[in-house]
Amino acid sequence: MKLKIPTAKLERSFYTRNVLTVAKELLGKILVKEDNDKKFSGKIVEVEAYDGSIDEAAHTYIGLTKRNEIMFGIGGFLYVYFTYGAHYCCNVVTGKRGKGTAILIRSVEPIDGIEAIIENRYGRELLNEKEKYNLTNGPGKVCKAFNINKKHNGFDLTGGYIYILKAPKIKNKDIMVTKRIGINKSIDLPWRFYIRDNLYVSKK
DNA sequence: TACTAGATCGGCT
DNA sequence: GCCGATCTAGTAG
Repeated sequence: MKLKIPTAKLERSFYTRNVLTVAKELLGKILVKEDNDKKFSGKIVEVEAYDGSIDEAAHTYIGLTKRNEIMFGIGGFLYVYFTYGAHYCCNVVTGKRGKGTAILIRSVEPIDGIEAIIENRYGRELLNEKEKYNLTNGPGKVCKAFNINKKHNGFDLTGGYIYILKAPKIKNKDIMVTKRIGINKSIDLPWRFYIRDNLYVSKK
């Protein structure tokens, strides 16, 4: 049986709202990237919010720099940064110009382009069932899987070949709220959100 | 299963 | 120079 997949892109007004509101509503939405001959898509199942006005862990906390200028722009753009000398991480900018808020996409559940995702991640066939759940359960893995890198920084999600599709809101009771992962500042902010019982989140 | 270290590079002090 | 919104392979238990 084929799942029915919605086709409308989220518009600017979705992204320009408060970062915590958008973070929760991004759960369940479909991230899509269309390459020349391939199409990648996946359901967003885990995110984290970052807000430079009060959050020391946010890249915008220090004020405007060359690296974070996209995150200081209007919502609906992609902020991609490189970290640990090895990995890219993919963020959705939110709010009005100058806010400095964004949402880190931590995990997705693959839908389209799974063969290419496997190739991007492992460069070989899957060895076991466990590897299937390991394809996109982490911010670095999502970027590797979808082949998202530096050149996608600043991309407009409302216009081009990377976009996010509308989908029904996840019910509040199915949204888990925890502290964020992998940071050393503002560690107590409960700004990580994920879909309850989903097998593709990075950590329960 | 749980912890540790190494990779590796760009941004910022 | 230092450190990071990470991942993987390795070792120990």
